[in-house]
Amino acid sequence: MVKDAKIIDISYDYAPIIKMDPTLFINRVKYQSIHDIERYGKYLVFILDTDAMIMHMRMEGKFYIKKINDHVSSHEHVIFSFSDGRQMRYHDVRKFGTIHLLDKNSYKNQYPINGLGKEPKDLDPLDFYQLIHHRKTAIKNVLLNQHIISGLGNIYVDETLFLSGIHPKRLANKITKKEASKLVTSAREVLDKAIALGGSTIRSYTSSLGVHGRFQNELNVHTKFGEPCPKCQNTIVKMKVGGRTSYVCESCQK
DNA sequence: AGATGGACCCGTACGC
DNA sequence: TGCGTACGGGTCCATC
Repeated sequence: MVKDAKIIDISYDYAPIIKMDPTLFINRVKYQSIHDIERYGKYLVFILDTDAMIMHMRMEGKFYIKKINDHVSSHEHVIFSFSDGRQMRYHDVRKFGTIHLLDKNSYKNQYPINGLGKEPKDLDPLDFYQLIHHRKTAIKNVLLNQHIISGLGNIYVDETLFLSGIHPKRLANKITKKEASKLVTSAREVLDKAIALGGSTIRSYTSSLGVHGRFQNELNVHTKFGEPCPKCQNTIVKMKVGGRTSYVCESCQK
């Protein structure tokens, strides 16, 4: 529980994660308290006294709460020390995560939060159709575009497309209203189930508590190259779509 | 407007 | 055993 924790110091060993001058960042965050934590798509937002600290943890970033004397892992890149002796440590093997600091009164209107699309659970299926029906790119690119619909990554897009019976290379402007609706409801289903099972541990992802997810056991197509489709037994194929590895049952997905 | 490819990073899984 | 290399994840950016 970090709510109401007061940050009295910050250290880092890898500056590029902090998307501003690190000294400025430290001076601004120091002595502010964490009042709330919000989430927008894949971004986590710590609401402080006057600022909003906006985190993106990419694929495997996570926060650990430890004691000040606990061993510091070489993958812990930003350490927030609290007044109560605990530390909140940002752990990121790939160093891909980002931290932005913005005024808490206006961060929603600024990059990186301002351009985000709605999440599947908040997106009206007909609105989704309106957003995509003029787009000439592959439907998979649309589903991965956080400015159109937020919250889906590569794994969950593959699963959403499978449940919808739609091929990742289908052009967005060829998607019918009925199919657009199916995509939104499938995306909700995929995310709800993945969240309930603690996410997908495919490479090295674990939760902040080091717990492995279990959704990888429920995957229908993603990573299933060469295996039979759970619906029709056709062999699942692997291909690139928009530069991203994609797994498809070409018998079920048209 | 859209597609493409590179950049960022490094543990893992390979091939030799 | 040890080395080299490809890969992938999310996002931005330059270029076509």
